[in-house]
Amino acid sequence: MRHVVETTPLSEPVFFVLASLSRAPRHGYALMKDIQTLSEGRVRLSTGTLYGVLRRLLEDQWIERFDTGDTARDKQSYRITATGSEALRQESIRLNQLARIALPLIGPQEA
Amino acid sequence: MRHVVETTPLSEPVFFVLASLSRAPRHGYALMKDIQTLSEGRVRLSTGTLYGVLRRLLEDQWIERFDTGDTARDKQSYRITATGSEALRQESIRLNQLARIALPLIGPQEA
DNA sequence: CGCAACATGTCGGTATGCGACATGTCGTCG
DNA sequence: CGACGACATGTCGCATACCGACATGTTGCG
Repeated sequence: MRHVVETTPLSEPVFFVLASLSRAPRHGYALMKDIQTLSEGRVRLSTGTLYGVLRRLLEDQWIERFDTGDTARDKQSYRITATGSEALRQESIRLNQLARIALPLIGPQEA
Repeated sequence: MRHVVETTPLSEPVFFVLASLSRAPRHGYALMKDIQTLSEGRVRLSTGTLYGVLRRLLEDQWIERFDTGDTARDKQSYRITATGSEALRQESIRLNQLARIALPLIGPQEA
């Protein structure tokens, strides 16, 4: 019997952290910046939110720390794990379901 | 200058309640059933969640009670308001943004 | 008669978002 | 040199929300 992955919706902060790390590994501050860009300015995480999310994602091993051999700043970074990628993939499916459900409700206008 | 609508993400329960009422007015129990159908079995709201959501939506006037002249059962129902519709429309836009962001991250497979 | 589905609600534990606060470094401009 | 803004990481506490468990009553059917 198939083990269906626990699919509680991801919060917006969690989604964006995973999405950003899925593009490239980054440290916390860089995440804040990239998420602003990625969301076209809509989402700005406070540090309270960000570091709380990072702690939980580390605990669940959806992301991991790693050491870029880089100079000084930017040495410690976070990277998404296979588990995290899978969660993001599941979320993407859910998001598409919701978008599909929502579309007909908003009338014809809106691209 | 434009007053940009406060656009905190809707939770999944809130989204589905609005989406369901957007198709037709319903009472609480009918909502639970319709949301199961609408979500293709994925979402099952507990009564604790449902009635909490309904109370808040009423307070914010995103939905309202009204009396169908109907017989006995099913008289009291909830109906979405213009404010609620607008919120749902905003959410739909957000959802499409997220879906668009998530899609390229999950690889080519997946319809 | 009894049971399942219908129908509505409360309560409490737990988690989370997030603003405010705290701390320190680096680079640059006057 | 001094100061300031961006870089960088974190904690604390409040408010809110989800949701399982519990409580209650009704309707219809076998």
